[in-house]
Amino acid sequence: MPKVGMEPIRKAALIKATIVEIGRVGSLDVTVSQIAKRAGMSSALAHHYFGSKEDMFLAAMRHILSLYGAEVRGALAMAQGHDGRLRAVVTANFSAANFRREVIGAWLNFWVLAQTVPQARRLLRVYQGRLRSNLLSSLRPLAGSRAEELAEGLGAVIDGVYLREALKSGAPDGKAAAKIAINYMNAHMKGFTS
Amino acid sequence: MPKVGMEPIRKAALIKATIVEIGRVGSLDVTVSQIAKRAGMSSALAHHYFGSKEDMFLAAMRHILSLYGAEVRGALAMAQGHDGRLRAVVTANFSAANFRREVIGAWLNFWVLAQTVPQARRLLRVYQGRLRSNLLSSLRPLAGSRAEELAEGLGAVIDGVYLREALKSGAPDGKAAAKIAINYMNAHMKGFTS
DNA sequence: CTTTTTGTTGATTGACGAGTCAATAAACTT
DNA sequence: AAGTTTATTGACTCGTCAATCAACAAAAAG
Repeated sequence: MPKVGMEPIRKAALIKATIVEIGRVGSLDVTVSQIAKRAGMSSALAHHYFGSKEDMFLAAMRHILSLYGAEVRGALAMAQGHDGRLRAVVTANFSAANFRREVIGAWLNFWVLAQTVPQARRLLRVYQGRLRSNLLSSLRPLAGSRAEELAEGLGAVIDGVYLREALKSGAPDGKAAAKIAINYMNAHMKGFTS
Repeated sequence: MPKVGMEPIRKAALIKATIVEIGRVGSLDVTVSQIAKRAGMSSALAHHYFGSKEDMFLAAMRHILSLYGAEVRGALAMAQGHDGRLRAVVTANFSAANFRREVIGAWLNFWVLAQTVPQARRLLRVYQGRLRSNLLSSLRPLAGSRAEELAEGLGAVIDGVYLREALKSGAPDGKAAAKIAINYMNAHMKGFTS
């Protein structure tokens, strides 16, 4: 009993299911059938809406990236001063929406996907670029010429904390994770104020 | 023309080939045939020496881990003072032997493997434990009660730098990579001396 | 010199999974 | 009402690949 206008609903369900399945299985070795089943449809329909499994993966990546972007923009909107903005960017990375088991698992696998699929690599570079420029715009007024290297270091800490969380079990603790990054920041910020 | 005593030679060739292939392809989706071919033998022989593909992966991980361990021990052996030992551990992580394209690619994929294969997870935990205790033994005399969080942060930077290198192209620059981690260290060490 | 052990591979099996297709049906269009 | 578009799936094709096996050869053991 086909209802018209299903496309966006189905696509959204598939994207969500893709992320959940990748997170659950812990690798990109998920079958289209698994994803489709979790999204409540046949694998044929999944292929109908997305041409290929790779397209599903890329759509899932874009979705996570856009969630991430929204979160950061939101945090930035209500932050005060360079120092506050910097802190906002860092904590947004570990907000409850982003720092979840499934999402962390998906991120890890997107890094692997980026090794093979050029489009995935580009998306990951977009993420890195955004993070970098967000950090830099607060760091430059705070640390001047050292801003570049600090942004690089802070970025590495953030990615590293994500990576390491993938090896842990149980519910991720965003607070604790953010603290590690904030710690890094503070150590470099001694003597500066906004 | 079977020569006796091939087992260790064949195994070593397979382990090396496994790492190279994982690095080259950029994922764990390498076939046993690919690996065997690169190691100069039939896939049947690969299965003969290692029971399964998973066993090959685990052997490759152990190999990388033991290279890594040797490198760190070597650097530690000729380091002076807590400060020097700390620096030695960090730079050993980015030594030419460890910080190579293939090895970096393999590492990334081992993180993924650890999501699925308990034994791989254990091995990665061994690595984390070693790194942690190496860092702590130098940090405790230098930073006292803050040692734990510093070790956590430094570990995250190191892993993060590896992860990020996987997205770059061209020959990895160990010097530049180490600098990021050393930078982190220095910022936290102000006011301390060995 | 025969038996066992070790090395080696081509061929095969068996499973699994991405992507296609034909068919069915409801909902819109004209 | 006839035709078109959208939704949906079961069945099927086709390829790939891990793992096994039978068979052969050389060395070592007895």
